[in-house]
Amino acid sequence: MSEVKDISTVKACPKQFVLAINDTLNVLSGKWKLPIIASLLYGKSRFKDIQENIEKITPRMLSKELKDLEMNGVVKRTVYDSTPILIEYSLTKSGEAILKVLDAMVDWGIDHRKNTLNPK
Amino acid sequence: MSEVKDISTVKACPKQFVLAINDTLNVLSGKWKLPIIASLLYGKSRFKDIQENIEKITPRMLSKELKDLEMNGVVKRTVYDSTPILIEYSLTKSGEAILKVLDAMVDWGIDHRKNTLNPK
DNA sequence: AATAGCAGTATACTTAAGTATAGTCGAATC
DNA sequence: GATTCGACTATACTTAAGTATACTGCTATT
Repeated sequence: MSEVKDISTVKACPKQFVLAINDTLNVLSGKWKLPIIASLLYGKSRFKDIQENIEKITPRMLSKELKDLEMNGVVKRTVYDSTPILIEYSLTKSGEAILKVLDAMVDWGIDHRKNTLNPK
Repeated sequence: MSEVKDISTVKACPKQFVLAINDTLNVLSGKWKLPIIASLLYGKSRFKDIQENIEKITPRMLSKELKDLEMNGVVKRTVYDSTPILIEYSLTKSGEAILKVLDAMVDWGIDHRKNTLNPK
């Protein structure tokens, strides 16, 4: 029925774009990454805090995902060597910037529900 | 280090936003959904075409994912009952609109690589 | 009549993702 | 000195996602 409007935008899709999208999906997919990021959007916090914030996450999963996000440059782990030592997690600049992507997702998701319930 | 700039934006995060994001992630996650959507962004096409377009996808996976995307209102399956019958897949309006999300992902992914390689 | 193309389905299997439960180690509090 | 807290780790397990290989039913071509 309808053609794609701007086929040129689509064709201009070199490898780096695909890479970029995959990087983004990597940071967002899975059961716990989004809740963790969302929790950190409210500010830096400690392992225990995040764990309490996210119902049902096990420490194993939280630990694994935090490491993963850290390795991906989305989360920063800071050790304050007070006694007892204090460890805090926070989002990096990149981590915070992912809000833009989330906004686009919210927009699409809401529009999509509208379209799907009342399709023209 | 840095606080979240606009905490009010973050706090204004009701259930429907979370739902919307999840809907979006559902449509994009997994190994094959994005390649399939990308393939259909170039225009409607047939099972065989998509299969040839996407290296290594098995018909089982393609079939499963197409059904999934169809159920989610992202892909449309049209049967032309010529002889022999011809079946074509295309993106719905919503399916095409997901380009906006992909754009946001490309932007983030590219910025993120810059930030991660040269962090300030 | 035999072979090939299209649009898949069926069955069995492997790998990846996530869960459950318990334990560690060094302070710190009772 | 025994128990608790914070920040995890270890081991074993289950469930979900993806793969491999073969097959079906229909039409069309040789």
